[in-house]
Amino acid sequence: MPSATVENYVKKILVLSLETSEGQVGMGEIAKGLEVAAGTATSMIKTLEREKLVRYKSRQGVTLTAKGRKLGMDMLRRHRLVETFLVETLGLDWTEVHQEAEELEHAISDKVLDRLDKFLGRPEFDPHGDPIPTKDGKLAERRIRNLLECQSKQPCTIKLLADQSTDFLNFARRKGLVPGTAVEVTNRDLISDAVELRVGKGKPFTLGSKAAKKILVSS
Amino acid sequence: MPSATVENYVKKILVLSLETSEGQVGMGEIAKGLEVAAGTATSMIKTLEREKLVRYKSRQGVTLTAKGRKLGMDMLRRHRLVETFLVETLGLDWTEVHQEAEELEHAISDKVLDRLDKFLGRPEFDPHGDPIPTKDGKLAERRIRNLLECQSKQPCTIKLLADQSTDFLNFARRKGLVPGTAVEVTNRDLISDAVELRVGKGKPFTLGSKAAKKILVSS
DNA sequence: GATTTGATTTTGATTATTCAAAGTCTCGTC
DNA sequence: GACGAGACTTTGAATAATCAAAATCAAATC
Repeated sequence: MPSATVENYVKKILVLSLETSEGQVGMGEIAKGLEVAAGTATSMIKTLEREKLVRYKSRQGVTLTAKGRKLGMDMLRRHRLVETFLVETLGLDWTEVHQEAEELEHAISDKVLDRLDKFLGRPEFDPHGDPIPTKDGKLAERRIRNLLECQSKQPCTIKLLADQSTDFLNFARRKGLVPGTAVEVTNRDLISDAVELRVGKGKPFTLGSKAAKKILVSS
Repeated sequence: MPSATVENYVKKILVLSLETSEGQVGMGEIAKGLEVAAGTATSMIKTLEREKLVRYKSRQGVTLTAKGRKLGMDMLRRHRLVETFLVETLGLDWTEVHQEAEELEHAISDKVLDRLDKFLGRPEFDPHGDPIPTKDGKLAERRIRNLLECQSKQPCTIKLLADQSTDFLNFARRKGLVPGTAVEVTNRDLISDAVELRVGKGKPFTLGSKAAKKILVSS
């Protein structure tokens, strides 16, 4: 059994590698992402390599092996299912479930996870709008654009917010910009660097491009 | 924050001390209960003592301090609430939830625990019939068992039904198995997975283990 | 080509938990 | 009161994960 620490490293490497094209992740990113000293990450990566979870080129970076990707996807699945449970069933706020899930994901057995999945109705997306990997490690495609890229007059649904800071999340909630909500870009003015949009059937308002870029939607 | 290991030691000491009158627990019991070498228990107990969780007399035994008792009750509460959730909500079998809860109890935050408690309807007993400590560390006195755990020929009284589904309640009422009724287990056959019992002065009949374990009694 | 900078790796130490095996104590028996 | 058995404690060592600080390397700059 991999330790919780190993699971965390692998999950972090997976998430970071999904953000790059080649799938290679630098030591620095890992250390920063997990809030450990640089040397700690280096030595830990070597044990991951011994376990055949990653390939490691000194001073270049790390890529996941098939085994590592499988474990990473499994952890991501756990994490996102637990978050879904915490929000949907226990009614916690979606802005605060990340830390909770961070602990619980390591403690839950496959059996309980599967029951939980069933209980929740096999959800495909978590409360942040991120796709939940399937049991065999496949991550749903997300044809997702940000609000700046949207055609105007096209109805779409908020899928996720690309900034998890409390400030931004609070702002988004105040405006009703939460995952699942239907929105429509009513006007696009690329010169003034802003979009005008309507949330549900409410009154249209204007959003700066910086914020608009962080709000990801699907149509 | 106490580590999961510390929590396990304290919980074990609490449970063992509840079974004795003086509340003092020997080193051997602890080591055996936690499946560690004797020396390990001794050295761990010393760190618990440093944390003021236990009082320790060399070669005599260990008693919990108020602080230790509080922590122990908290862990017992976590454990039993999680077990209740696993059985009631996710439908796991009560014979298999102990191990699951053993992990989860350390990973769950106070906040999530409280939501879970509320979600479950603030239950007083876990699926084994053991009382769930209250938030302020009080343990109900009644020792309640289910019919499967009952000695045969021992008269007892139905205290509560651990399954509130309409189907089960209807079944129970049809059989006269309602709280307050006197029953007696006339025969126990663990191999055939059933118990034979008599309600009041009626004719004995056989009850499957699944139903029997949902009927909680006190003697 | 030499130098500086920043990232990465190595080194040496620390903490928590564990074990096996050797040492010590206590208690009942003679 | 001595003895032996069994319980308990001590000792020395191992593992996993971490840090700080020193050493090393790669790439950009001069």
